[in-house]
Parts: sequence; structure tokens; C-alpha cells
Amino acid sequence: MMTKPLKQPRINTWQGVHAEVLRRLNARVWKPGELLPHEVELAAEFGCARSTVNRALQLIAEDGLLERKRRGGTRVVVNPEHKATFSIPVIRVQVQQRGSAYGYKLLDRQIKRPPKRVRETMSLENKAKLLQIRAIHTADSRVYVLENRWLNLAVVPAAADIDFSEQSSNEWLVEHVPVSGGALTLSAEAADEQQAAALECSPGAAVFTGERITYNAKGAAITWVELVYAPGYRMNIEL
Amino acid sequence: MMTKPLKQPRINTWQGVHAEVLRRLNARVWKPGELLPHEVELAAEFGCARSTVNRALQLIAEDGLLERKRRGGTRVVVNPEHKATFSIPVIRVQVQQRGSAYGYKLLDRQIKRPPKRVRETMSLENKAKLLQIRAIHTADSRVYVLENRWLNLAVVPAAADIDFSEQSSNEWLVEHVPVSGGALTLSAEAADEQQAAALECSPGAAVFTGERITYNAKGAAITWVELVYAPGYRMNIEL
DNA sequence: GAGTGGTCTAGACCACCCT
DNA sequence: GGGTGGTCTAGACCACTCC
Repeated sequence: MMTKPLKQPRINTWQGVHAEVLRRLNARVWKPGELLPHEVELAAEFGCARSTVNRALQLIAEDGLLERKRRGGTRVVVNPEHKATFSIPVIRVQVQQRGSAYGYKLLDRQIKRPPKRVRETMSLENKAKLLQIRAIHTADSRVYVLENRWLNLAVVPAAADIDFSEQSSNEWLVEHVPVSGGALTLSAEAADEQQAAALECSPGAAVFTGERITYNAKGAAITWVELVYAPGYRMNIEL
Repeated sequence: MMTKPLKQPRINTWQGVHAEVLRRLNARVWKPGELLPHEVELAAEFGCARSTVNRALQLIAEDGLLERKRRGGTRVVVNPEHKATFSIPVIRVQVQQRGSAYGYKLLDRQIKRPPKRVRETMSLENKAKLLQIRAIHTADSRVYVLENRWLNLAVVPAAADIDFSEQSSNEWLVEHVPVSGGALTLSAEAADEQQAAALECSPGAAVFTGERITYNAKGAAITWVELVYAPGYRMNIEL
């Protein structure tokens, strides 16, 4: 008599182990809060090397479904959080991906002191002056988004020589300045007079707004940008 | 005479290789569009195994900074896209993380036919009936978000026996129903009469809105939910 | 102290894709 | 056809943490 079935097919790819473990989590074979068998045991069961099991479990742990500790083993997370990854393409690409013709127009470009809110977010001194760029991006000749950017010339001196009338600051930065971190804030705002004029909508209209700050490898703020989308814009994210 | 300096310290952890490669990308040692040395070469230079280099490069490629092909080697991406990962915690946790007291109130619970938009998004038949749940979540006794959910009882029959007056459908689902995919749509909307009343704001106010649909492992739509946040809400994402 | 996951290594084979 | 990344393996050592 055998105590364990030996007939089960070998699972010796990390994708295979990944899928099988997910299946067992879904099927509640391993219930929330429970401990999984050790990597060595699972490797033996699947007929593969421990490192293969390791890779699969690490991935699942990154997705938030498992919790792993050195001495404590691998445990099923009780209330898993949804995790989503999305990419923020250059605006031109966003527009073109929708199948629309892209257009760009520079509204304004000048060096001056930024408002307090921008100064504080970027951790700048009071007297600091930045390059402000205001522009609109269009899709099929209709306004798509209004861009209001403050660029730190102390960090990106080369930007002082660009006039941004042909290429958007958005694209220039992606091509020329390496970014290492940042933060994004999304909100719903009522369009003010100036924004409404630029977006060809009525003042007070609900507009989807994103504020983004980016830092270089040394932690210095490169730029702060506010993107105000025309009414009706929807941001889609796969989960 | 030596053609290569041999003094450089060994880099034999994947984290070390990861950091060093990122440094060289930032410093433009390898420029956008260029080909990197092969894994074997890099392994020799760093004094580590190829698999260590492989792990580091794969991670960077996942972040969108490198592009790897089987025969074509590893290339520096020209216009890297920002990638961001964020998690969607249960609303109670969101509120508590802000240091506020969480409250929940069920407004409405009934079985009926959903509106066309929901039916189509969930790919349901015309006659299908769903469980609709409307509720508000509060932070420090102020309305935080209005939840409007449609639950597919054909997929989650157990939900029919829950009244959702104590525990929100949000939390119940996370605990009891495994999710394998979905989509999230964010937008700015003008609050309608009903929403304004629930959110204690004026009709037409700009409200941040998220619509989410989730699927089980078989691809069947579990639920569709609309979350309308009270004016002033901001969603923060680290990059 | 001991058991668990985290990682490295050296070697091997394979899949893909460019030439 | 041949060169590249993708992956697996078996073994080893280490780091962390629980008992």
C-alpha cells in the first residue's frame, strides 16, 4: 500500500507551480491564515527543485496572497489586498492608442516663483524660481488635457535652452532626464475660469485631475505637473 | 599590462547588480537604444553567476527600463513608461490608516434587474437579476464614500443569506470570494441629486468616482461596484 | 539552537529569433 | 544555424526568527 499517490504528473516549471498553488488557494485547499508545507516538501510533491517552488511562491507573495517569514514558513494572507500595476504613457501615446490624431500647443513659458503649494510639495526655498510651462494636448482637434508644469532648472539646467513649442515638456523629460521615483495624486476638481477657457467647458465642470511630482536618483525634485483632463475623461486600469 | 582592471569589488548579489545597472543607466553609460553586454560578459565583469545577473536584469526589464529578446540581447528602452503599483485596501482600512474612526451604514438592499450599463459591463442576460447594495462608509462621522454595488448571485449564491447591515459587502467579499481579475475605471463626475443627498454636498459638485468590476477564476463577473467619494477626496499613489 | 526562507553557484538544456 | 535569454537542477551557505 502506498500512502501517497505517485501518479501525479511532474510540475517542474515555475509557471506550473504558480498556477497550481493559486488553484489550491482559490479552492481553499490551504485556507486563509493557514501555513503551507515547506518549500522542500512542495518541491518533493511536485517533483521539482526547491528553487522552482521558491520562485513561484515569491511571486505570489509579491501579489499579496501569501506572507513568508524566515523561520515562520509561508502563510495564507487572511484579507488580501488587491494590487494593480499600471503604466503612465506619454500623453501623445495615450491619445494615439485611442486611435485619435494628436496635437500639442504651448500656451505659456516663463521663469518665476511658484505658488506656495508647489514650493512646499517640491521642498524648495522661498526664493527659488522655476520654469513654468502651460500647454494643451489635443485629440482629433479637441482639447484632451491641460498641462501646467513647474520645472526645477537647478536640477535640469538643460531645459532652459528648450522652448517646448514643438516637443512637449512631457516627452522631452522622458527622453532626457532619468527619473527614480515620485508620487501621483488623483482627484476630481471643479474647473476654474482659466481652466474652463482652456478646456472649452463651463466653469465649475467636474474635471479629472492628476498631480505628479518626480525625483531624480539623489532625491531632488525634478518637476511638478498638474494635468487637468477635459470633462468625460476616464482612466482605465486592469487589475 | 592588463587590459581590464581586476581590482573592482565583486558584485555577487542580485541587489548589487540591480543597483549597479540602474546607476549605469542613469549615468548614460549605456544609452537609450543601445545594447547591453551579454549576461555572460556582465557576470564575468561583476564576478558572479549568470543567474544572478539574469535576475537583476529581468527585474529591471519588468520595470520597463530594459527590453530583452532571446536572440537580440538586452537593449535600453528609449522612452521608458512610468510604472506604478498600488493596492486597493478595504475601505475600513483606508479610513483607519488616515487615523479616523470608521463607520458603516447600509442604505438599501434588494434584488432586481440592473441598469443597462451594468448589465453590459458584466456581460449578463437581459432578464438576469442581481443583488443591489447601497451603503455609506464614514470617517469620523462624516460621509467618506457612497457605495453602489451589484452582486451576481449566480456566481456567489452564499451572498443571498447575508444582510450586510453589520459587515460591508466590501469586506465580506474579500473574506469569502477569491478574485482573479478585474478592471477599475476612475473619473470625475458631477454629483446627481441622490448622490448629493447621501454625500451631504450640493448637486453638481465634483466627485471622484471609481467603478470596479471583478471576475472569478472562470472569468465570470462577480460584482460591479461604483464608489463615489465625498468632495475633496484625493487618491495617492507612490511611483 | 534549529528550522525556515533567501540567495548564490556552476552547469545544463531549451526556445526563440535574427541572419 | 547559431547566439541570446529563459529556466531547471542540485547543492551549498547564510540570515532571520521563533522556541
